[in-house]
Amino acid sequence: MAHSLIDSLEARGVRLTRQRRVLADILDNVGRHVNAQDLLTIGKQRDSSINRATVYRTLRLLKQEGLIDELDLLHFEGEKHFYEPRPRASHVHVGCGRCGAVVELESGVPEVLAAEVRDRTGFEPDSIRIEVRAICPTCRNTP
Amino acid sequence: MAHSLIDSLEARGVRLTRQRRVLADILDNVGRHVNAQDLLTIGKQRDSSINRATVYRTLRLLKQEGLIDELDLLHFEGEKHFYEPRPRASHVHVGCGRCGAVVELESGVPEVLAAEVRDRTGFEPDSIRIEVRAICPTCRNTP
DNA sequence: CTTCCTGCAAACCTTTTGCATGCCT
DNA sequence: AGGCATGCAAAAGGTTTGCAGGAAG
Repeated sequence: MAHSLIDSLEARGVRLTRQRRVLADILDNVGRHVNAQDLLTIGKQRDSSINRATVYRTLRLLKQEGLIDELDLLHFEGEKHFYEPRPRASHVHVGCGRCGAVVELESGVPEVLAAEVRDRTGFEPDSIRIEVRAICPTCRNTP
Repeated sequence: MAHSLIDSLEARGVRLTRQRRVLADILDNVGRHVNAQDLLTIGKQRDSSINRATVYRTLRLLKQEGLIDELDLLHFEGEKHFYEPRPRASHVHVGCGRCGAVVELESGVPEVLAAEVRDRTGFEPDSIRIEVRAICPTCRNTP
């Protein structure tokens, strides 16, 4: 698969161990935001020797390489962090403050903002995180 | 002072104790993002009996009332959370990934985004947090 | 042989909670 | 008296680290 985390790691000359492959593959394919515990649980199903410390160390590596983004989803679920491969298209996380449902919205807003930051602060944007707390339609209609 | 946290608490009928006044006042006037430890340290200078638990309980109260926003500033400083009175004008936090400098940028982008979220997801936005990781001009010019 | 990855367990750090005390109404 | 607010200490919960063993180059 092109642009996969594994490919990106390879391109950077990072040593690809079996466990790193498993964890990167999960992040690429799970299709939702996972936290460290999720990653450990799913990973263990494929390689039961995977350890918590390795999960965190791999996440740190991927973060340092700029290949994944770390989110806290507005603390809807406490202090856990959630991870996703750094998206090609900018998007926005919208979470319901009542029921915790999280949806993603693709939007041109992040690009607009990046330009604005560049022009008005002189800072060169590297990654943009946008999180919206909201009330979903279902919760709004059920008091 | 109009629109102060203390006024807002009063308007909501929340019991205003001495310690809550001190903490709210600090949040209103410190002019930067403070974390719980900062708040405790500064608060103790004015009322040495203030305890960590009270700081957290007061922060929780203010959060629940929607009077302050909780930020993590992209984990530049670990797991600490930072707080600021909920701003009248929407703004964006821009942090330098190299030196950690954080600047705020007032922008119309949050309002635009709120409208987009409403229109395209049906979720009703309540608060929007935008954090940008960037490289500041100084760091860009000093390799 | 050297370097880096891993498991294990302990340590860390921030935040939360249970309980007894005390203040305010 | 009743209802919160508070101090204290312990717990909780997620994340990080020191160290020894092992795999890879």
